[in-house]
Amino acid sequence: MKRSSAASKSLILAAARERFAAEGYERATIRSIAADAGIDPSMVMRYFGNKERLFAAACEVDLALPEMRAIPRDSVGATLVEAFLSRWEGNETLQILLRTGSTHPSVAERMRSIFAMQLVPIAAAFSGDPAAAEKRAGLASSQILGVALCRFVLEFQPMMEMSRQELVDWVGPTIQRYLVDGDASCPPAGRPAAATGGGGA
Amino acid sequence: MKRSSAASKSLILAAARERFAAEGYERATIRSIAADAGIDPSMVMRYFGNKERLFAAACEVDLALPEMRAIPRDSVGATLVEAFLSRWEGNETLQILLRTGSTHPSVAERMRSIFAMQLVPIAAAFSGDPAAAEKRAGLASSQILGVALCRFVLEFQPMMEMSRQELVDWVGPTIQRYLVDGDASCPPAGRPAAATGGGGA
DNA sequence: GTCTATAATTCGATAGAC
DNA sequence: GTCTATCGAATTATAGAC
Repeated sequence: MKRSSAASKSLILAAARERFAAEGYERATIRSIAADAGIDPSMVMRYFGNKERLFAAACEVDLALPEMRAIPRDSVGATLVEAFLSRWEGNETLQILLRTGSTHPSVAERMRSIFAMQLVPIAAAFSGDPAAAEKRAGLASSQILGVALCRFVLEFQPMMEMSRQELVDWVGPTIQRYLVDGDASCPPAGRPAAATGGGGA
Repeated sequence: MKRSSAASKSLILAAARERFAAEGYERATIRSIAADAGIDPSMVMRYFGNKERLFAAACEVDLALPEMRAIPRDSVGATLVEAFLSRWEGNETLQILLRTGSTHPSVAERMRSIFAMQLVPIAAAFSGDPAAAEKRAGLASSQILGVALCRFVLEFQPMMEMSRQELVDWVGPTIQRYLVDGDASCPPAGRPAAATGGGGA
């Protein structure tokens, strides 16, 4: 059968995204991707040159979040969690990044830049201290990526079963504290957390 | 040169742990591991049978946390963060799990059971509702694993530069809220906490 | 544009000499 | 116990016919 060049490329890309998201870089073979797409493996090479470039093309998706400047200060956390969760579902790209970032240094680099670009400005705008914006963004990233890892990759049952709203309710406040409120604004802040070992009874 | 059987096995295991932790399962080849250990690749097969069994042996480490029954209720979060962080440093096993869990289903399973076994009882003991213990443990796992991912695997600069104490101060309260306090004890979900801004909404 | 055939590597695994 | 040599399978990648 004959297809247009563009149609074949699109089929290959879709299959590649699925395989990379499900199996990571090494286990997703060009042969299996081609088979999924119903196309000869050599076509994959023809269109994308080599596996690395196919992978790059499969990752190349706009991951920008909706404009965040206008959110009320108090709902930054909940809004962000909601935004990220809706991004994750129905978009395999972030799953690819998460599953391959552990072994592919360039993917890790891309992940760093994505989260820095999206969260540092928010932390700088809402929190008092712009000096700690990167630190705050890093902490927020850790919680968001951790949720994604447990829910979509490692498949922790409780994390999979929670509704989106439930997740927003639980981790929204965490992100809120990391990005806008002080680190001493939440629970046990009166007491220096340093007292792990010796603290009062 | 001749070594004792035990010495060779030990050398191989150390090299395997390093490679698996740094490159994941597929990229860490038996050949490279053997080269690191200064031993012939065939010896690896002789001692461990196949790559999968070598991998299993490299992961087989006791990851139990120190006894947690006696911690004061208010320092559960800080104590746990401190305990996990000190576990991560100087112990490649958890890095291996994190880097291979994304592509190795059996590793993901082991990770699930480790975190469930260690955190569910704590959540059940300290939080009011034992029904939500698994959920709470899942949330705590997500934050702890997220920190580990960003700090040790993806190498987010801000997360690498933070001291252990700083991390305890920041994420301790998060774990505390997930595991022992109610979900509405921090800034309540959905509604402003009374602190920061102009009311309502 | 599509496919067949095959080159070129790489890796896990085995057999056997020393 | 250790190493050499090598097999067999899988994979990326290329060349060329239709």
